[in-house]
Amino acid sequence: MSINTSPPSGTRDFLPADLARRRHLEGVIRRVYESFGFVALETPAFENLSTLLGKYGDEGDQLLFRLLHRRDKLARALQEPGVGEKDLADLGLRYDLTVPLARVIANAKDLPRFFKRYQIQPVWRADRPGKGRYREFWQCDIDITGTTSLVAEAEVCGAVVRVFEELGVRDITIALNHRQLLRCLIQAAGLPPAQEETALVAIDKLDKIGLDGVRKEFTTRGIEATAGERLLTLITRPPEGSSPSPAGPRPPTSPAIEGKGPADGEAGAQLPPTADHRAATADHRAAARADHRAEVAELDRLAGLLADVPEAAGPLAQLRELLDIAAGSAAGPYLRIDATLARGLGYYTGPIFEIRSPAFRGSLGGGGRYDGLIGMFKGTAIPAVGFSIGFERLLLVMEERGLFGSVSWGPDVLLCRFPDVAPADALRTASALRQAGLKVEVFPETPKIGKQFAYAESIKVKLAAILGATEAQEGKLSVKHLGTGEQLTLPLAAAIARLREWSKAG
RNA sequence: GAGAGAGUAGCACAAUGGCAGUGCACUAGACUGUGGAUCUAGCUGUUGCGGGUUCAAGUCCCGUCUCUCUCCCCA
Repeated sequence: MSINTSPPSGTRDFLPADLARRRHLEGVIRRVYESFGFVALETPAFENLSTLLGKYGDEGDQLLFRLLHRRDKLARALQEPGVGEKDLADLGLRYDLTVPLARVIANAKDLPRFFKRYQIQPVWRADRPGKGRYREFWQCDIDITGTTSLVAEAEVCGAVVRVFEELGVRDITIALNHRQLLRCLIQAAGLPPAQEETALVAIDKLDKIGLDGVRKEFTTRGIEATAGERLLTLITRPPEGSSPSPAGPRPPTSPAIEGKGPADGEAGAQLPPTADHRAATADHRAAARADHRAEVAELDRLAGLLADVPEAAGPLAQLRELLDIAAGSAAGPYLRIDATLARGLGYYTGPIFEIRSPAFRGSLGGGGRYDGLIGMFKGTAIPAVGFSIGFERLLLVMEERGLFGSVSWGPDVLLCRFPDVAPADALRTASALRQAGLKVEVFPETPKIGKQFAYAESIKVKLAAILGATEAQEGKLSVKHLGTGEQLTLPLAAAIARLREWSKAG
């Protein structure tokens, strides 16, 4: 009788090779976020259910992992008449990193007025796993609280863009929309406010299922045909040729990435970026800068259509201002107005964004302004805006494109020992190597030395230190480079120096 | 939540309803202070699980579990 040893579906074990890549990626993200002045925060894996419920919309509530009451409390709850699912749990695994942040802001006393935090932690969703989709996955969030200034939007978008640029994933766009603008569009199309949510969900799928698909969706969800058609006309962006944009087809694609297969993957993987990388990025930005005008034109088009809706003026002005501000940030060239962008989460109130790339079906991350969320925990409302990168999806894209290059991990040296040397002497030698900064594994047994070398190869260790009676008596150590076969017997200090030299050379 | 496909050794895969196999990996030896190549030998199985049809089931049927893909939804 054996039990299933694979981790639960939608979760993964991370073996050393996986972790080497994950840590590398996380390090880049951390560094970029910190360069924008964000500071680290971590929160518990689980929260009170009341903290989580009602923040993400109905769909989100459904997907919350709930934790049952413990012990007696569960037994008592089960005995209550008419007990329902909701009465059995009081805690839930965090569903995202934004709601826990909002709770922290509402709870904490002496945070800076503008709290800029980043948070890289797992979140859990009781969802069905698929490609690039897990039940446990990592998000990399940045948020700025305490200001309504659109500088905050530009900064979070800029930081996210810098992460992608650093990693060599440049064929991205940031779709940009505004929750209030969406509401106005739906209103202008003549849809009743009750159908707002339904309509949002349907049009959010436009880029996946196409116009006809959305029409079908409208019908099945009981949205009146003429109003639906009006809405589609409002949100559909005219083809590029009819706009005054001098730019080429979009989304802008860097020549360095175009047609790139996994085979020639190393370029752009190294950090800091190479001169080529910088040049490619600069070209890309220059090309994309011309598109700024196209985005303004799209806003003009929407403004024209919404001339009769006074509530639309505010959000339109905000998007315009955001485009202007972002022109000075890394995000500028990547922003693209997309009136079909809706975003699933319930708490957004202002500008909303989503990172897209041809490399992945679905988004690589998203965010937006949520000025009401913190107020749900605290009497006074505190404005906030944030952006989240989907860690595993970014990782997936990088793996598919071979952008990791060679990320090394594991020990530098395997200390091999002949049977005529006491284990204690081997450990003393290992200590000396470790004090010199080398990562040293001691082979625990004493089979034939060749077997020990073979083991070193199998764990990708290139250097061997060999300790036998001969060396031990003379205070020496043999060192061998398993790649070249070069071997020397040297006094301990010289042997260490040689190992460090080899190790540095990679 | 809906639909389709797949489960055979650690991994990759074979086997017309008729003896469960091949490659890689692993272990040992050729080679007792020197690995990678080669050769030789060896090890690896409740064919996901439970039932049914059959003289006979990895193979056909039913159920179930798991995984993959598509849809839904999302990061």
